[in-house]
Parts: sequence; C-alpha cells; structure tokens
Amino acid sequence: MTRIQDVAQLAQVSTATASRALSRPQQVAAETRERVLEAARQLGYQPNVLARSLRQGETRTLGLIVADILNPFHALLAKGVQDTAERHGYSAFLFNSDEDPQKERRALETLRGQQPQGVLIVPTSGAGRNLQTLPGLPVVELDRVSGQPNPTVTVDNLDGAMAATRHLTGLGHTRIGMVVGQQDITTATERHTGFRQALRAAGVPYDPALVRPGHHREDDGYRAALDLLSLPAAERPTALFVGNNEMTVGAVLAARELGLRIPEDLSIVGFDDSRWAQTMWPPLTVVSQPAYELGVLACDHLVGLLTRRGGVPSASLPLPATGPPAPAPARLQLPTQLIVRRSTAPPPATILPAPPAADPA
Amino acid sequence: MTRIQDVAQLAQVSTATASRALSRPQQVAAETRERVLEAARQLGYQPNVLARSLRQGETRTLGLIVADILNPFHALLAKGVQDTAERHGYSAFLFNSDEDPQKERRALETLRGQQPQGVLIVPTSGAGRNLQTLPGLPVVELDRVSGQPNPTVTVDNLDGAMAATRHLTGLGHTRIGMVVGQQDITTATERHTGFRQALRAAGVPYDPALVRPGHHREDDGYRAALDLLSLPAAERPTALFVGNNEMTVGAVLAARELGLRIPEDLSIVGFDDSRWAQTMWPPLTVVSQPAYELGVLACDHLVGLLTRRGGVPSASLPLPATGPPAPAPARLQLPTQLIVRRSTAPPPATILPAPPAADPA
DNA sequence: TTGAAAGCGCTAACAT
DNA sequence: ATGTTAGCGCTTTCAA
Repeated sequence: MTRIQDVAQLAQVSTATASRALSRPQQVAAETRERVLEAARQLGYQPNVLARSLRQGETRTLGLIVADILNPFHALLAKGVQDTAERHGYSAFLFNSDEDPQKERRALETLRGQQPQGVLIVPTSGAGRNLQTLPGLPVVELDRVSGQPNPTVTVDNLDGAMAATRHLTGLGHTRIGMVVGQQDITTATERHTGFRQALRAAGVPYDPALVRPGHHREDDGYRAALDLLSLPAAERPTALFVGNNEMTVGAVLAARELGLRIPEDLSIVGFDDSRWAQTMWPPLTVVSQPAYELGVLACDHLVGLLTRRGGVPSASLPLPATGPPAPAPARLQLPTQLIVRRSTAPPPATILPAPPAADPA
Repeated sequence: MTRIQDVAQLAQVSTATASRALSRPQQVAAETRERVLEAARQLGYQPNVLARSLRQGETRTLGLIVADILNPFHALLAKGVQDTAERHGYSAFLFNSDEDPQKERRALETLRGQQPQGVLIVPTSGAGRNLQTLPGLPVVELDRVSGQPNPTVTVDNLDGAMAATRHLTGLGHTRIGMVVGQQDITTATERHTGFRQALRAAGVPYDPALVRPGHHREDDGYRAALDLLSLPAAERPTALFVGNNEMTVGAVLAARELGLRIPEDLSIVGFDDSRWAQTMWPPLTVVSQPAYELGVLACDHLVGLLTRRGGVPSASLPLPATGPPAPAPARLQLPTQLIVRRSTAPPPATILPAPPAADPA
C-alpha cells in the first residue's frame, strides 16, 4: 500500500505538507496543493485510517449490533443506520447477536477493540449486564430497551398493540388470542400490555387461556397458534393478534393446516409489516413499524451526542463537579401504523361445530 | 480506555512482558503471567486492535460487499461469511452496494482505508473496473463473476435453470415464459442459457417473444409477467420461469391480479428459495441455492489463500521470476436443487378464451 | 525470563 | 507556507 510518504516524495514536499494538502487544502499554497493532489491521484493513495485513528484518538467508527440480520425488520433497521452513518462520515460495523446474550457479549468485546466512538444496539435480554462492560462509551438502544440509562429509540408498541386490538374488538370479536414474545424483552411486554388495555377499554374480558408465549421464531408462532386454534370450537379464538413478524408466519401456517379460512373463520393481525405480509393471500392486516427511520433516527441521535460532547470521550474525567448536570437520556419514540388489509373480518356468525374442510397443506 | 501500559504498571512489569503474557503466555514465567492476566482482568483490558494492526501490518479484517442486504439471499450469504470469518479469528466488515457500481466503488475505497487483508464481493456490473483499484489484495467473488482473474464461488446456475425448465417441459408445457435478470450479470445470463439449452434438449422451440428482461426487483418481475400474461390466450405462456427471488414475488402478484390460478392456469418456478416461497399459497416450486454455504465456502477459501501466502500481502514484489507459477484462480461451484412444491402442474388441457374470473387483488 | 527501544502511518504542535 | 519532530498503543527485535 502506498503511504503518505510516497505521495510526499513524489510531490517533493514533507509528509506534513502532504497531509495538510489532503485534509486542510486551504492551509497550503495552491501550487503545492496541486502537486500533492496529483501525486496522490497518480499513486492511488488512500489514507490508512488505522494510523489516522490512532493518532487522532477518534476512529469515526460506530458499532451496530442487531439481534437477527435475517429478520427483514433488523436488516432494514441496519440499513437505516449504515446509510445515516455514512452521511455523517462514519462507518458502522455490523454484528449479529442472534438473540443470544453470550454472542452479544462477544460482539461487544470485539467491537471494543475496534475503538468505536459509539454503539447502537438492539439489546438482547442479557444486555443490561453486557453493556456495563463499556464504561464511558455512548450507547443508543434501538427497538427495545435494556433498562440501562441509555438513550433509546423505539416505536410506540403500546399504542400499536392497542390499535390492533381495538380493530378486532371493533369488528365484533370477543375471543381474541394473542401470541406474545419473550417476556424479558420490552417490545413483547409492551405489546401484551397494549392488548390487555384495549380489551379492557372495549369491555372484553381478558382471558389468560387465550395467550401463548413464544420466542419470536416462526416455529413458536406455529406451535402457539396450533395450540390455541385446537381448542374446542366454543372456546377457540375467532381472532389472533401475533406479537412479531416471524411468529405471524407460523400462525398463518397453523391456521392453514387446520383448514381455517382467513378471514372467514379466523382474523389475524400481525405486528411489523413485511413483504411476506403484503404478498401472502389474503394480504395481512398489520401494525407496521418504521424500521428504516428507526435506524436513521438512532444514528442521527448518536452522532449528535458525539458531536456535542466533542469527539474524544474522556472516561478519565468522570463528572466535573461544576457545570450543568448531564441531561437525562433521551427516549425517542416513533409511531406505528395499523394497516388494515384482508386478513381481518367480523367473526363467524355462528359457532361451527368443526373447521370447514379445505385443502390441507 | 485502559492501555497495556496500565496493565503493565499494575502488574509491575514492562509493557513488553505484559504484551507477551497476553499473546504468547508460554514465553513468560508462570508467576509473572498470572500477575499480568489478573491485572488485565481487573482493569477490563481489551487490546486496541488499531495499534496492534498498525504494528503487525495485518488487521485480521476482511471486507464483504453484498449487492442488497435486504434480499434474504444476500443476508444469509453475509451471515455465512461473518460466522466463518469469526471462526477463523477474522472480522468481516459488511458493506452494501445496492447493485450500484458507484456505491460499490465508494465501498471499496472506504474499505481500502481499513486495510482489510482480503475482500469478498458480490460484484455489480461495474465491478470489473472497480476491482482494479485494489492491486495486490486477495479478492473472492461470490454468487456472480466479474471477469477479473479472481477466485469465484458460485452455484451451478446453468444446471439449476435446466432442471427448472426440464421440470416444466416434463409436465407438458410448450409455451414457457422467462423473466431474466440484467444481462450484464452472470447469474442472469447463465440461467437464461440453461433455459434455452433445456428447451432445445426437450425439442421445444425457443421463442424470444416469451422472454422479458428485468433488473432483479420485484417491480421488474411484476411488469414483465403482466406483459407476458396479457398476451392473447393462444400465445400466452402456460408456465413461467423467473430468474430470481424478488422478481418471482412480482410475477406471482401479476398472475394474481390477472385472476390466473396457480398452478391450474399458470405454473411458476422461481430461482432461489425463500421463506416467502415456502409459505405463499400455493407453495412455490423453486431452484434452491445454498446461500449460507456459499458464504462459508468463500470465506474459508479466502482465509486459506491468506494463510498460504503468509499474512503480509507484498504488492511490492510483483512476481518472483523463479518459483512455480501462481496457480489459476479457483472456480468453486455448489449445486442447486430443484424443489417441487405446488406451483407447477401440467398445462390447462384446453386453451381458455379468457382468464377465469377470480377475486382481483 | 525480562526490559529498553524502535517503529507501524499518520497528524498536530512547534519552529522556521 | 512549509518542515521537523513527537507520539497515538502496540509488538518485536535486540540486549542483558
């Protein structure tokens, strides 16, 4: 690799001048500047950011840890972050925790070695502990919250879940099942709470027997839905609210397998929109989340934090006794949107003794 | 951040000894080693990889550029690469070209500053030129090939397309349409060629009027399919072979919009399996590709290359006149697999004057 | 077995 | 406006 020394030599200047010509052009005589730029072009010079970062004490690098890059929601969120980081002149390094606190810990350690100036994270259930290994490093939590005093960028899960539930009660459903996510992840509990509150507001009793837990995977949704939909006809829910996109796929497959027509026999509302939700048949009614914007907002906020605190994070100066107290960490929240498609309808008028025959998958 | 100096100080040794105790433990007296390790633990020391890389001249870093992280095929491939890189003790930095040669160029430049030891890339159509800006850096091309003399890891697109086409001719189809991808991307041309060859082998004439180009996006598939399926009934294809996963979504939506039943009125085969293909109704017959394994294989190969050439890429020594000639770049190829589901069936027995009425989306 | 010292490539004082 | 020099944190000779 060509070094700045090579450029300097070819342009007949010192490395200092070469460096200046490249990064503070106006500090250098026009003619010299041209020589250096030409030399750099000719040699295909690209500065070694490692050396630069080491010298400047800032890497212009961010860490990004998502829980599951194969989930389109997280992929889109990651894209929002990376695009935004680039706009601000940062690079965002992407890691995957696969929803596993152990892997998250390893990712954070690896990341720490890279000296990022800040970290964006979709925290796993173990993030509380893991994040304490990063003292002095600005962290923004995305989508969920770990309980640590970090800024968070989330969507209004409570409101989204309420809107979904209200939609179902509004159609006349009174036996509504829910497939909830892991109870140690905030999005899951918030959606569960929203579900209960909306039921209460509609005067529909909350029946714990109609609520099944899952771990966010398609298969969990499948099993939970199969379970709920196999109840005797008089107890079986006429509508299902599913807590995330993956589990919704499973729930739809379960309904299909049982020969239940959507929405005639069963209404389904999913949380988080997706290509699949739009193109399955019938298209799915969902609570959509602005995934890309979530990433953009989180990254903008983090960069803002870095800019304000002035580049070099000085963990060595814990808290200057004087000066204004640090402001409380921001809690940014984006709205969700209920998109009514064709998977929801009023409940069947009469209780059918058995599911109607249909083509079993 | 705590430096190795802090560790050394706490353990009462020189930084040299501290460094050795951490990375070459057996070179240090047991007792000293313990002191250092304990000090490191206590301080939560994490080496600054920037400084280490700068000193050692190797970063243990790889670059990975995919064309579209939102496409599950690329996401899975990226995961295969990243998991494998980690297993080998490397970190893979992920970038997105969004299928845009300009963006690819910027990604490569940014990457180059990070001093990666090798690059894995799903090349865009402009990659030939772009890759020439990386002299002396090992590159492995993934999924497609740019024409540069780099090792490539691809799937057998020709065979996959032939299997798909043979499946359709075997069912009795003689008017088979194809939606092909960009003709400057090798996967697209290979699949096109496989289609033609299989038609020929089956004695079915190739009709250019039934072939429509697209640019890999859902919308392209939609338009191309709408076009083909709007032909007069006697000319309209009874089966469609679609060149990638995104365009297949569009094609299915087009068929649905025209009220064509799958597979009764129209058979569809897609290239590349996906969650969507498995869970749409009817489940889609596809040529599946081992995306994750593709990433694994490519990364294994790249790391093997690095290990053999011994770490430090010396672009300064172009070609030692003596010694064995460099072996030709490897061309690794993985098989595809035709998965027959329920979107394919024999063609309608009689030519219907018009598409049967159905529920329009 | 350990320590002293040099140097990776770059930039920012400081000096001219 | 330009050059000289020191030093970011680390590893690795070389010497003891």
